[in-house]
Amino acid sequence: MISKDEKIKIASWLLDPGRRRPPRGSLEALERKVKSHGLDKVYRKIELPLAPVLRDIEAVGFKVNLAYLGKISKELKEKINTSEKKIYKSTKQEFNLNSPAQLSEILFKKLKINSGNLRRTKTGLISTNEETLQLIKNRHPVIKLILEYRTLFKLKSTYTDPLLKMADDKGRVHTTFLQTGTATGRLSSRNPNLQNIPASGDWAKKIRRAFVADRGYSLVSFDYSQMELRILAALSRDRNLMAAFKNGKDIHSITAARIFGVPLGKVTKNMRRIAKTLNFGMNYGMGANAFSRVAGVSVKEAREFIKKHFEYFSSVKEWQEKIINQARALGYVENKNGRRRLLPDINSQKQRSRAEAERAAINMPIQGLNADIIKLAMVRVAKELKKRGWWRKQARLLLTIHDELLFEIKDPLIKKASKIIRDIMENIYKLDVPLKVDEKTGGNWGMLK
DNA sequence: CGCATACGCGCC
DNA sequence: AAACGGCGCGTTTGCG
Repeated sequence: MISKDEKIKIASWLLDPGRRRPPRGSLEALERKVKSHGLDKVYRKIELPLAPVLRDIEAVGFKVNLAYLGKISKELKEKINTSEKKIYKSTKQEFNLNSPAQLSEILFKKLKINSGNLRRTKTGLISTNEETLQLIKNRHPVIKLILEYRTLFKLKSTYTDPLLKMADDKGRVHTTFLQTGTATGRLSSRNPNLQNIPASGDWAKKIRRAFVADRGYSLVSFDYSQMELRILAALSRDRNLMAAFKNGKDIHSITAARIFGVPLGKVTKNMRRIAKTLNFGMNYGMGANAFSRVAGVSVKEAREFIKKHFEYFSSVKEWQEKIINQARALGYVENKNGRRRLLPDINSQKQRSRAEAERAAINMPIQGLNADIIKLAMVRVAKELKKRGWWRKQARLLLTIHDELLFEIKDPLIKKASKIIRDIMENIYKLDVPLKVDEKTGGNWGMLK
């Protein structure tokens, strides 16, 4: 079922998930240590039963429409060629467009585009990353062309072409899940990574349309709605955050109303957008500078927003401080189930390293509990579907993406299976905030409704 | 030649 | 002066 080596890997990882070092020690010794560190439940109830489930997902694979994917790849190739020519015409020189160093040289030395206040990379060149280019896109016509080129090239080199190569003879791609690769307890996916397939924008839709259900099946996705914020609400027991979820209200609009001091009905799209960024940033300790950049407000305004935000969610602030203090005292953080992450830099003399460790500290209990919950749901769903003889046949688990499960389900069974899956997901872990799952169905991954 | 970095960027 | 929680990967570049 699961090999000794795998058990050793998992046990070692649970004991120190932050570091990458080869597992050491006998299984017996490791398991004793797992137990004495309060990790036995995570080990036996989550990770060990999850391993065979992951192997089943990998073996099943995700069907890809190769003819269609080939068409997209060709289309991208043509667009990339045209884009390249336009850029060289604009810069009056050919260079390697995929080299940030060469691009930086062309933009800021040759074309002398004003570069005051722009970010530099650690090697001293002016950055050409998207955020920087967005700031200067009106300073020269070539900038927009480069942004467009980057998008197209990324899609072709990272997605369409590798996927075409990796599909098996049935047109299915088989990812590998790393169960012991992350510091927080999450899974990761590689060769190919199916957890970072483009999700938003026109091209993203196009690419996702290439991921299809087998004949007679449909894809059904189950998404935990606002999972991390719900977990934060439950862990911090913040009244305002909890109340928003218990009432089933739109959390970002409520936040906006509070911060801007307007009635719910007067919340504009922009107010909601800012509140959403604040809520999102709260989970990983976003500061005023980062917030000002992301939200497009001044640093001074950003500071005000963050202050107001934490005045409203004051228990969240208190909870975060408590976690950081615990981490300082113990040298590690742990989530509700005892999953832990060592934080050697939490008392570092270097302010930068210390701040990083503090942000990791407040995020890990949330991200790590999220991981536990979806893993538990996967194990239970697999068990339930096996009991009915549907597992890997009428109802196949294709993918897990942090707060989402994607299935391929035989059409006549969709209703019945979906109810089972959703009920398990929503009830697998009791928090003082309800867990909500959004469900979508369709013939391919780009057109789920 | 292979390998490690830097950079940039896709996802949650 | 930037950076902001967690990942994997393509390309470039420098090195042995």
